[in-house]
Amino acid sequence: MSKSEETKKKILKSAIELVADKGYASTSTREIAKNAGVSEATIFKYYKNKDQLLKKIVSKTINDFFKYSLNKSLPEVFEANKNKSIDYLLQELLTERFQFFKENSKAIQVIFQETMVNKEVREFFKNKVWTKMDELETSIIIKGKKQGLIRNIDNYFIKKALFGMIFYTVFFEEVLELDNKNKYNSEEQARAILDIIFKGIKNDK
Amino acid sequence: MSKSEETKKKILKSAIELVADKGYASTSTREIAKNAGVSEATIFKYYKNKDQLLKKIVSKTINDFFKYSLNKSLPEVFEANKNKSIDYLLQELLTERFQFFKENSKAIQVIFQETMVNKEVREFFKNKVWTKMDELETSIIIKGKKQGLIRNIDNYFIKKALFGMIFYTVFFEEVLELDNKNKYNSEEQARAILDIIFKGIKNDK
Amino acid sequence: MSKSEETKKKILKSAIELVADKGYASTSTREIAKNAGVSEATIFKYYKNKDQLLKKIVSKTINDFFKYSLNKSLPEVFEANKNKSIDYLLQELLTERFQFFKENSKAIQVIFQETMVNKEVREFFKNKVWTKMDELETSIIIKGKKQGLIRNIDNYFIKKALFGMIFYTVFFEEVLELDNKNKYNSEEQARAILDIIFKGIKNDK
Amino acid sequence: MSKSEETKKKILKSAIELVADKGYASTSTREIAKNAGVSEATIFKYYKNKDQLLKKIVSKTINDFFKYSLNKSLPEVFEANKNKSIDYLLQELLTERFQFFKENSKAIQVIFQETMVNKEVREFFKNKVWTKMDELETSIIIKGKKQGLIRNIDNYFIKKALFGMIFYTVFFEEVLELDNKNKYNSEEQARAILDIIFKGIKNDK
DNA sequence: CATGAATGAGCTTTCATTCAT
DNA sequence: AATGAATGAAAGCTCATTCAT
Repeated sequence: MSKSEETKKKILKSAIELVADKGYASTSTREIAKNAGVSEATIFKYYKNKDQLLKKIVSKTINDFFKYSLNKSLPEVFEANKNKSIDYLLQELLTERFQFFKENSKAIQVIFQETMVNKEVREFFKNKVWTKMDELETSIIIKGKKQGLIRNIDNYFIKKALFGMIFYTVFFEEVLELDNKNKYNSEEQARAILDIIFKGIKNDK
Repeated sequence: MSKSEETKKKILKSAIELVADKGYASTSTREIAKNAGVSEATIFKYYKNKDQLLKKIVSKTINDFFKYSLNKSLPEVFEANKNKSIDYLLQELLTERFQFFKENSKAIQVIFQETMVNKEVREFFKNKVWTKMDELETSIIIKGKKQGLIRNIDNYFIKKALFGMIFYTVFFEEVLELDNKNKYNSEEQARAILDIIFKGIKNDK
Repeated sequence: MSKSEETKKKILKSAIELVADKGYASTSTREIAKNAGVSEATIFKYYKNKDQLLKKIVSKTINDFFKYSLNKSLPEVFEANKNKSIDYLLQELLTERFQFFKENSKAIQVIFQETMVNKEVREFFKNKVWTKMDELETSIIIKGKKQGLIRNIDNYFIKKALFGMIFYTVFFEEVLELDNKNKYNSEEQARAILDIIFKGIKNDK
Repeated sequence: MSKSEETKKKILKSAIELVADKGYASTSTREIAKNAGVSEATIFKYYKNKDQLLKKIVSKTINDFFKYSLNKSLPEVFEANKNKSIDYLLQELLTERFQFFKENSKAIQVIFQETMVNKEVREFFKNKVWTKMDELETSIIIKGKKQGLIRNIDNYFIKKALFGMIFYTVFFEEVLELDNKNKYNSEEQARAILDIIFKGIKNDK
């Protein structure tokens, strides 16, 4: 890695750390610079302005997330898992996500924060992330219904159950460090959650 | 209401609106004053400093929440609902909460935001709110288990299912205005959620 | 005069002094503030930004100039001086201008400077000031030609002779303080200049 | 020309262009470098600091001017033009100057600007340029008076008439691009101006 | 009771400049 | 011969806060 790239990375890392902790607006470029071990001027050599630095955090994280998890088209996913059951598919999906969130917990925090207070980030999140996640989830649910595995509840609530547990985990455990952080690993978390939800939504007949 | 009190309220309301939209750190006292129709100096007549204004938003909302929902001691609650079933109890509880969140959505947003970036608020939230909510939930679950209604899953996951759905609703629907906002009223939401979760956690025998 | 207005004036005065001496771009708001005996923040209470402060200097000076000298419509001027000779008219005009330039020499310097380096000021000067001055001059010359007093030379050169001397005086004497500053008063200057030019352009027949 | 010299020239040219347009203080070394197609560091290889770059622009232009026009000592000039009339001499002189100004309009603009805002340049201009020009003009006028060609007016006004027209032309036509730029060539300009002034100052007897 | 006027401290950003390569 | 990388210093500007009225 070139010296340039290293410096750029140092800055980004420093920014993520501080912003995750104190919020974007309350983190000064001075602090970011100091924390990164570079001068303030250097930050602006690499990032046009403070906003671009934030955007980089957001977009990079989301890109990584896509690369990691969401980037395959739905037909591909289904094709690849043709003879796997729906719950296996969901299990894989959830585990993957938990894993990613754990590994990128600081950057995820930043995205959470800014989604709440920054219009641009909010729109980006809605249009780029949410839409795609929603689509994937929905299509799995529909599949499950077609196979007669899921009973007739508004998809809306099923998604709520799934997403809710994911986001609860992220927000309360990773962000606020409230709960039983690390009591279970990603795979166990996914399994336990699905155990409840599947029972809750499955067709009894 | 005295003129003083009115002014004070105007300021608080103005602050909640703006802070919910743009975040505490990005909202200037100048804007708050303008939006409230008072001078900047007036704000500082009523609130020692900007931080106190934030604290007031947080503490007032949480107090309201307690008054509204969490303020009875657990034995009282159980005594009062002695001959009601557990799911009725939870249904009531959830409905109440959804209702409160809907009515105080802006202030709740502020609490969410600041819980993420402000150490003091975070501690306050952990110690005052979370603990109490957790306690209540836990004791209900324990009760349910004793009555043989709930199967043997780590309480942790059951709470996750419950809180997750609440959280999801607040964050995604009220804060981000993403989803089917207002498709269902608070009571319907509560019922549908519990329908899934209860099936998911109930003892089958 | 209210305290506000006094402060505002102090700032403007301080700015004119410093900018005339060192140029707009090289004069910091810090210096202007210090020189005015106020804090930097106060400057920005009264002027949205540094540019607005410059604009105020320019527009105020030009407005004063118009009030002082150019604001009457041409027919008015001619009507009021119906039975005065052309050279008397020009003599009045020039004297007036010299006088104004002497009294506002610092602000005029600022306008000169910025006309050279600032697109906006340049356009403003072209459209608002130059056009009007040119119009007046031209119409006087035309009048003189009609009366058979001025020989047949391209107006362009006559204006050049007139403007040139004015300009020279301002630039070299007031701005650069080069020459015989104050050797002659405004009226004497005007008379001597016209003495030369009139001889130079008059019809000999 | 060596590569070094070429680079140095590129930088100077780039600086003149930009500074003429926006002023010295508002032109950054970054822009100059970019416009010249070199790195910022390279500028400082060739010019100790930004100020030296400005000084080079000023001194080079003035040197060129001297080489072009003012460098012969007065006796030389007169000796060389012994049997030419005064007005022929002035005509030559003016034409020469207009020509030079047209050809070096950008650099001349820089000198104008900086003469107004930069003490050092101002002194340089006063002592090196102005004095010499003034001397030449004065001696020609004196000669004219001795020959009985020029009537008894304070030299000061005669010079004002001459210089005024020159500077008007430079400032308003070259710098501000206001007027009939290029309607007349240098020689025609000189002739027309002298036509007026000579009539204006000549001895009538 | 409310505010107009003022400000010190701090922010983001740009600048001219240095230096190792 | 030229530059990529870095920076201290200073710029314009905003902020929360004070205080006399």
